[in-house]
Amino acid sequence: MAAVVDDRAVCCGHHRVCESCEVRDLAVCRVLSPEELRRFAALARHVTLESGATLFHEGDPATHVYSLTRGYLRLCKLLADGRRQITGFLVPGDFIGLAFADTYVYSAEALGPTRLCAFARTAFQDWLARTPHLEHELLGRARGELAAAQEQMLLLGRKSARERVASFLLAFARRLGREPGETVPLPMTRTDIADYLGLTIETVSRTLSGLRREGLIELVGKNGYRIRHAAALEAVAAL
Amino acid sequence: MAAVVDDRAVCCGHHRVCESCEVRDLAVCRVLSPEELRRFAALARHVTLESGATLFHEGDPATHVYSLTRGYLRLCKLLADGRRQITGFLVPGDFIGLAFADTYVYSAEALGPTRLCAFARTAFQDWLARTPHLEHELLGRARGELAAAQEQMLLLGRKSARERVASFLLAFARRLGREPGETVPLPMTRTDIADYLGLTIETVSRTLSGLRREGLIELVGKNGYRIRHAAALEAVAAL
DNA sequence: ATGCCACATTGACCCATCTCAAACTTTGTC
DNA sequence: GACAAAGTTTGAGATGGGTCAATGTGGCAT
Repeated sequence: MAAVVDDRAVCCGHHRVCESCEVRDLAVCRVLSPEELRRFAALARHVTLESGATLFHEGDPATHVYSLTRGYLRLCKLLADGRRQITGFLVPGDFIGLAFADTYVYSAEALGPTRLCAFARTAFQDWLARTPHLEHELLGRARGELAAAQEQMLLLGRKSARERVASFLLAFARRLGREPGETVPLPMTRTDIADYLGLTIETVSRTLSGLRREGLIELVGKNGYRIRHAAALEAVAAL
Repeated sequence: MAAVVDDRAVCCGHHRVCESCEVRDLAVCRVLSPEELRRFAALARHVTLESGATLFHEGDPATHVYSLTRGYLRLCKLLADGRRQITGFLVPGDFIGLAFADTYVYSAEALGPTRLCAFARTAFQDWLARTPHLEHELLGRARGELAAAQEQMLLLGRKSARERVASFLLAFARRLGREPGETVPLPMTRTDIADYLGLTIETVSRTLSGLRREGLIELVGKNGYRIRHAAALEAVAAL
């Protein structure tokens, strides 16, 4: 369950090279020049997480920020009695560190085998101070995350279970860049979906079954789905 | 109900001077040097809103960003059938424009007589590109808003009505810098509180009455309250 | 192949909150 | 200072989604 800190990420090194990175055009580093990228990579450590492993815990001192290169993460907040709210799922290319300053405001857990680049927070902030276009990129991402957070508040505060599930299926497919009709992977469990949508696992299951029975979606195993009728699903989602 | 665009904000002018601004140490402009402030102020227009007036509508092209200098705003998102979610209340010193790019992602409405400084979004972004420490300030604010949004997701997704109301009373008092025991103004209606907490007006009213009956809070008219027993209220809030 | 285990589905019942309704209070207006 | 309008409180009954419980199922280790 532990995080494995890998070797240093070296550009032009023998092991892993930023130029051939899987998320080269998605991650924050996309705004760096080749020369900047080389120096930036010297700060990075590769981290590997096995399925279910915790990257960091809510409340712990925030020592690092991360860039997700492969796999999926869930961000969780807990109440004292164990109730859990998942505030977001991260996909490759996402940056982890926009929302917290001194301490992590959520826990981050791997939904499957996962790889990240880790940066010491202090070193990263020094870099930020000297690299305005990187800061600009982060502000743009923060903008997007804030807008998404507002949308999620609308969902959690005012939508019915059916609307929540439909909204989630549409948003997650779009997030992964899947066209309507393509199969969308569902790397999280029903429990994760429930804790993200403010529902119970039973309600999520019943609602998915209902949407399937009506022919709006198709369930591909337990870990995938296909949107059969996007327009109808959007109508259900009350967008 | 319309917004009144006032005269140009001139530093060293006859009308309103940034140096004597009520939110001099709270607003984003606090990071500007006196010389920068003078040039920055030349971009600003003062805007006055009467109670209930709409500053801008969700979905409209985002032409301006704002700094709130006096009064309170609510940020609203609407569903097609009229259901409303308030995603936040703004207090003096807050910046409006972190979450949106080309179009406003929520409507902004005045809770009472309100004053703002308005900046054309394009001009503001030009300034941002040339003023890294201003961008840094905005990123810091975005960080705080993101953390607050995550907290609100936990509230909306997992807390009971009682926990939501208690959390709100504590958070709003802290937001205004009020010590426990001081009277906190409540510039929004019960309907606003309900739409912020994902509840109905009746449930908010009943819950407030309950907390008052138990001696945890005191209601000061309809537009104010006092926290009588902060520790107990925190226990109720399930923080 | 088999059995196990975690996860998912389905059903029956219950309750926190919503809905509907009526009375009350405050604020502003003439 | 009386009325109207808007907002708030309180009560009684309805319900969407939660809780509890039982059954189904796919993946993996042996």
